[in-house]
Amino acid sequence: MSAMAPDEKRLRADAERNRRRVLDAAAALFSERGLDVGVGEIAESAGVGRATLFRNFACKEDLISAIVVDRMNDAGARGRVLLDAEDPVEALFQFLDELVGRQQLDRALFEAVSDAWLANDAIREAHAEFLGVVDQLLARAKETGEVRDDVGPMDVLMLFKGVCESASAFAHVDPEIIGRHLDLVRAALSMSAAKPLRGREPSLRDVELSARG
Amino acid sequence: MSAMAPDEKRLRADAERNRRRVLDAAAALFSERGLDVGVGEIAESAGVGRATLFRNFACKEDLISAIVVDRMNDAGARGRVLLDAEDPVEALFQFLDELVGRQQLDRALFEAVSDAWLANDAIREAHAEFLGVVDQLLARAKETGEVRDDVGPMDVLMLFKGVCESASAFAHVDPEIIGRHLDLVRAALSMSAAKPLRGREPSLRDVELSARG
DNA sequence: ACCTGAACACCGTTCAAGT
DNA sequence: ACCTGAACACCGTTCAAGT
Repeated sequence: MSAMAPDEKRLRADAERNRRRVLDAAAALFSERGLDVGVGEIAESAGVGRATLFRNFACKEDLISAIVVDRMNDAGARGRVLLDAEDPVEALFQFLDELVGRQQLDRALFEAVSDAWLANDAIREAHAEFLGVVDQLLARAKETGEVRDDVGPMDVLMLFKGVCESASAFAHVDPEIIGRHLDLVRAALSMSAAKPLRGREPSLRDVELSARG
Repeated sequence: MSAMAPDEKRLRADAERNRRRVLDAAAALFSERGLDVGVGEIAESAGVGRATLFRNFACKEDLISAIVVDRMNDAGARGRVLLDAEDPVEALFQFLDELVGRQQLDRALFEAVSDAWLANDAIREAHAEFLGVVDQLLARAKETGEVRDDVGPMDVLMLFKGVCESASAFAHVDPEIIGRHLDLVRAALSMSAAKPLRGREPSLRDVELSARG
C-alpha cells in the first residue's frame, strides 16, 4: 500500500515498471534473508541491470528505507483500526502482539527498527507518525486506569524492542515465549501487582536450538 | 582480563606479541566505532600485515568473538562480586545499571549481544556462563519476595536488551532516560504495584537529536 | 530519458615468496 | 614458524556508450 509522494515527478511507463520490479524483488529478498542481500542479486531478480536500480534509488539505503517506510505505514494503519476497539487495554496489547508477528515475518522491518536506522530521515519520519498511533492507543488505555499514566509511546517501544529480539530468536523454538515476554511488558506498564505469565522460561537449550535453526 | 585457554599451544614470543597487539588495536577500534571497522585498518593500527592478523584469527568473526568473550567474562566477574552485597534486590538492579553503562562505553559488546552473534559458539558459551551469574543474582533477589519468582535470567536479559538499545540512542541526550527504562524493567519484574519512575519520557525531539549526534 | 555491461574503489580472505 | 605485500572474489557505486 505505498502512497506516491505528491511532489514526485511522473516517470516514463517503462521506468515506473522497473521501479516497481526492483521494489518488489527487494522486498521479497529482504523479508526472507535480511538487509544484506546484495544489490546485484536484487537487480537480477528484478530483471534489470544494476545501474537501473541505482537510477531509481540513489543508494542501497534509499531502497531499504522506501520499503521500510511502507511497512511502518502499514503497521500504523492497523493501529488506527484498533483505536475503535471496545477494550482499549486489549487493543494496545493486541497491537503489540500483531506487531511482533509482523517483525517475525519480515526481517527487513526488524533490522531497520533494531539497528541505528533511525538516522535515516525518511525512516525517522515514518517512525514519528507510527509513534503517534502508539500514543493514541496508549492514551485510550490509560483512561481505564489499568495502564500507568507516567509512560509515553517511546517507553512502550523501548520494551517492545526487547520482545522483538527475543521473538526473532525463540519464535521457531516455542512461540509461547513471545506471549510470555509481551506479558512482562504488560506487567511493566500495568498499575496493579504481578499477574501470571503465559508460556515457560526460555532456557539455554532454547538459545542453542535457535542458533542452529 | 583474558584467561588463556588451557589447551592452547605455546606461541613464539614475537607471534604472541603480535597477537596481543592485534587484540588491543581491535578492541580499541571496535569500542570506538563498532564492529565494521576494516580489518586492514586494525592490522595497520597494530603495526602488522593483514595476513598476520588472519594467522592469529581465522576470520574477522573469530577476532570479534575473542574480544566479546573477554568482555562478557569481565561483566560476569562483576556480577559475582555483587552476589555478596547486603541487599540482593539492589544488587540485581545495580548490576543491570552497571551493565548498561559498559554497553554504552563499548559498542562492540553492544552489537554482539543485540545482533545474531549468539550463533557464534564461543560467544554463546560465554553468554551461558554469564547467564548463570544473572541467575544467581536473580535467585537471591527472589528470596526477598520483592521480585516475582516465575521469571528466569533469560526473561531478565530480554527486557535488558531493550534498555541497551534505548541507552545507545538516548544516553548522550539525557542519561536519566536509562535510569527510567531500568525502572520499567524493575516494574516488570516486581511483585508489587507500579512505583514512580526516574527521569522523563523520551520525546521525538530526543530521537532526532540522537540521530544527528 | 532511460537502459546497460564494464569499470572502480573497497572489503574479507588466501597465497607465494621471503626470513 | 612466522612474517608479508600482492592477488582474489566480492561488495556498493559510477560511467561511457547505446537506444
